[in-house]
Amino acid sequence: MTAEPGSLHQRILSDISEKILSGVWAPGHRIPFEHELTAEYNCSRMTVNKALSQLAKAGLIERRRRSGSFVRRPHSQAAILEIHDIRTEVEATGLPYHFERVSRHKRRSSAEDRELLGLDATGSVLAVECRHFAGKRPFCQEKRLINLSAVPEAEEEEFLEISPNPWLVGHVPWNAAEHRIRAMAADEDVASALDIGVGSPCLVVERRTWNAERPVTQVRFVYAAESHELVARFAPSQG
Amino acid sequence: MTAEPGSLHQRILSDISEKILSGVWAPGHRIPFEHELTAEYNCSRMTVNKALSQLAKAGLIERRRRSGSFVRRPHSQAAILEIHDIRTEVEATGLPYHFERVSRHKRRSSAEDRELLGLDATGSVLAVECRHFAGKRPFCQEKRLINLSAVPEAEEEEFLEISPNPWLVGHVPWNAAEHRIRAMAADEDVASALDIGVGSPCLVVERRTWNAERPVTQVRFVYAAESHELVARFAPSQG
DNA sequence: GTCGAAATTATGTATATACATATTAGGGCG
DNA sequence: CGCCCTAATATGTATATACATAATTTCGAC
Repeated sequence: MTAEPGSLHQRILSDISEKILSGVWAPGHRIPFEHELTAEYNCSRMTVNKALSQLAKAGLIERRRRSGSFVRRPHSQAAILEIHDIRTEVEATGLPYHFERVSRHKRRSSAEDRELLGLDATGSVLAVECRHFAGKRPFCQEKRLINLSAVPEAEEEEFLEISPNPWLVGHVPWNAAEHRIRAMAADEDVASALDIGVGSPCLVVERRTWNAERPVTQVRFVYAAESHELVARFAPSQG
Repeated sequence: MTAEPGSLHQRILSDISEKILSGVWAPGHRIPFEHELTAEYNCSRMTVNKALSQLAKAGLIERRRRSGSFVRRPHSQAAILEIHDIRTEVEATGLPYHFERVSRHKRRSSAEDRELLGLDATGSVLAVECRHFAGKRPFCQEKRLINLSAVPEAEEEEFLEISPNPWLVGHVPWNAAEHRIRAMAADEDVASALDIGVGSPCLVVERRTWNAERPVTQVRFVYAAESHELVARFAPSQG
């Protein structure tokens, strides 16, 4: 990581991100010149430059020589790399990441659980719900089922210190996954989790993961429409 | 962007990325120390540091004080997204497919056109709008820009009998594409095209296509939320 | 007035330097 | 042998500085 937790450059970065994401500085707005920020934060131009360059790379601002730096329209560009690690995605914007484990229940699988996981026999599942934050703002709601017959160690994990995804990546190999991506209107549950209005458009990413034909986990991530965009690059496979 | 095209720091960055992504440096491998790279590239430590910090932020390497920088093992998944031809998608549902060409204009590229296409010089573009139907219901709105300096033949095509996508596939080779997927609320234009309410959630797929570094076409497909879902299989890879 | 050259300005990249901090290695001592 | 202190080392952050580059603006020649 380029910056340690309390570094000045990190502070500049998250201050500005915050202003942009909260709408204080709208798209098209010219943010202060480097030399003004240099004065405001009482630091060298290099430090300001590093922070602004990073914001430009993250797609939040656009820099024009001789003219200054401007807030970009939200959808015009975002992360270049396809990264499904939420922490990394959040930190790319310069805002601090944290998550909250909302709930965790062990239960015998219901019919709905089995359908979601793709299980055919009954068994124990662990249902975990989390919220992921970018700064103080909710970034993503996560609702997950873990198949305890495939991952019995999960029963010992509270998911308070580490969120389910990194824990699973470290504990269970997997060899296949399927994603379903769609848009939906926020229902009350999602709206309150993400702090948006009921009916607001959301991007939903559902993932099912298998290890040697055995379902491991099923998870649904819901993002507010403005906050997220998926990017995929590829070359033609045939042709 | 922190780096201009041919900058040294950019070169270091891509050299190292290349070695990691190609597997020359496997996960766990210690990459040369900053002072070694300083010697190799004949530059200052700051320049090397900037490149390595960026790689760390992108998740390709992990840096440990006193020990050095190490290639990380894959921790995220890159998409292998298969986005099919719309006709095929519609016909898979059993409904008859047809499309309607709504408009077609040739014009000199505006600043917005150039941004969408990723063009840096002015030139002529063709803007085409279509609607695709599943049975009698609108399935998808398509708004497309074609770079006429890359595909001059498109000027002769009206796109009344054949829709732009299959025409382009048959006329222009392409070697790279980028997709952006997000959710949005229907504005008036989309709402009337898809026959849904303003504010309804929609799934947006934007695609840009290149042929030998030259932008060929940019297209935005908008689907009503209920009508469409993307399915992707993901294989583990270096993120 | 219009065109084009020159000055101005903000960003882009790179250098040398300094000190801070985390982690490991090694040495002295009980 | 284990423990603590110290030294060594690689990275982390910040500064001042320099020159390059792109985009405007200014201004003089015509």
